[in-house]
Amino acid sequence: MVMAQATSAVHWFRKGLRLHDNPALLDALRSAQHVWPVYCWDARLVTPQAVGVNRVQFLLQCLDDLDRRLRERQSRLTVLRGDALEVLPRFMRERQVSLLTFEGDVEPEGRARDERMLRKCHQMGVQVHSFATHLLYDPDRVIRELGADELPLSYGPFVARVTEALGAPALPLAAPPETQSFGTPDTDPQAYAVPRLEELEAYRGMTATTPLKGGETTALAVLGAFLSERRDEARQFSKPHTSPTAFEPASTTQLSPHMALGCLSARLFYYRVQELHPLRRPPVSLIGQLWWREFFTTVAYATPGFHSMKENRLCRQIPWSADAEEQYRAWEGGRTGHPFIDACMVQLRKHGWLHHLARHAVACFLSRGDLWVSWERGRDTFDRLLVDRDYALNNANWMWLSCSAFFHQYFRVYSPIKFPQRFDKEGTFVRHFLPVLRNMPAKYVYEPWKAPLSVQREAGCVVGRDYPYPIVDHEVVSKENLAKMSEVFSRERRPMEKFAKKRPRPECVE
DNA sequence: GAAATGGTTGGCGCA
DNA sequence: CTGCGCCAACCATTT
Repeated sequence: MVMAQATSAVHWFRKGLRLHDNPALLDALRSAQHVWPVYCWDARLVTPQAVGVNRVQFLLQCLDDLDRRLRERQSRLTVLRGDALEVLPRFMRERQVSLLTFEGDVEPEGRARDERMLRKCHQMGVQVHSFATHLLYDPDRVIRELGADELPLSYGPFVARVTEALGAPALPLAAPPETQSFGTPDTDPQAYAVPRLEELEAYRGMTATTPLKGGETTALAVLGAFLSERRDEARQFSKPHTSPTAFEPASTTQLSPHMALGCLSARLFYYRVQELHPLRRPPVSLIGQLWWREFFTTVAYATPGFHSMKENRLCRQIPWSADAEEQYRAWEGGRTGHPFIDACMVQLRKHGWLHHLARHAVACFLSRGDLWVSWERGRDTFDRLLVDRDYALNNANWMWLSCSAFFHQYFRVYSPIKFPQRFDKEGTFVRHFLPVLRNMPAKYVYEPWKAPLSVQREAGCVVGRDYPYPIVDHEVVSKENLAKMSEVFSRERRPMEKFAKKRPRPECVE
């Protein structure tokens, strides 16, 4: 069958904000003479309630960078304002576009939107080519090859079975060269420009405070620098041994926001890191981190209602406090009276980023460790404030830390005092993010309420006046909560039992 | 099917 | 500095 050559195509950017390793973009360029690179900006979805100002800035930087790189290729990014399902079909109709390409989304809302766009395109007679390039492997293919009922729910078997069934990930593709013709027809530069933060009505008066900078150019530079300047670290990388209290520089790559938005291709990361061999092995290695992303995203992809305790079949039902507004507010606002927890929450708000282990500590504290608040609330806070917000990773890790799924050793409780002391005896991290504790002696910096009043006065930080009293006594509540968890585990049905697997036994063949 | 094993990243007391 | 048992008996997977 001979396919009619599409003369005009739109490549629709959503995640996958990059030119390198972008098969959907290359497909548009191959199939059409005129290619519009398009991004849809829906002001109804980008509000301070849903997306913190730090992430908005990061996203806008990504779009600016894309636009810049496209202009180097005599093209540009066309930003359409409004609901993608309205504005994109209209745009395509007006310009007689006959092909739409994009990277298929992996999260539920994005998948539903893609599905609706696909139907609209069918009605309009527009071809759609979508590519599964957010992960190392196409999750549909992984699920098909392994079987939806056979998808391992633990990391090791997942990595082993995917590798065994699918082999090495596909090699990353190069970006279109600067000589590549996009043939993008002129569009009104004012109407379709990348928005500037200052012009967003909903964010009026807000200023981003994150040092993280978005965009493919930055992502590639950060990766390159980490792999060359911190080569030995990259080789030896073992996540549990990196420090949650390190900042400027952080003890990890901080590439997560770029991975979340696809400024950096997972496959490029995989093969660039692989070059460093010999390497430490998963799960703790750098590539091991990428496999966690692969694992959680694929499981989330295969699990309806993944983000909901009630609807997610993998999630344990735990009777979290019904009325915990005050506790939750104190946690979110960094006013728990536990300096490490509060400092982490300040860093989260300020930088839109926390070290993975710091996320563990605050997540454990909010949920099963101390405050007994549902992981869904903490998840919402992270969703809003994290620059690297990722549907699957955020939900999975909250379930992990709250012992709702994936992780079950509920007697392992993070201490808001002992845990940070392992990494930062002096309290440098806490002093930086909570300047009120700057002069507190190291002995009391994680538990200032224990300092004699004279010491508090000397340090210029009197607990109850300059810094809150602890809202809970960790020693007491963590024991009480452990007992509650013990009861849940013994009394409640195990999450999977509700859905006892009825896998037909293979019949004996005569 | 029962038992053993291992599980990215706790904390404590003890040797 | 390391390792072990305990906390209380977790889950997923393998044998």
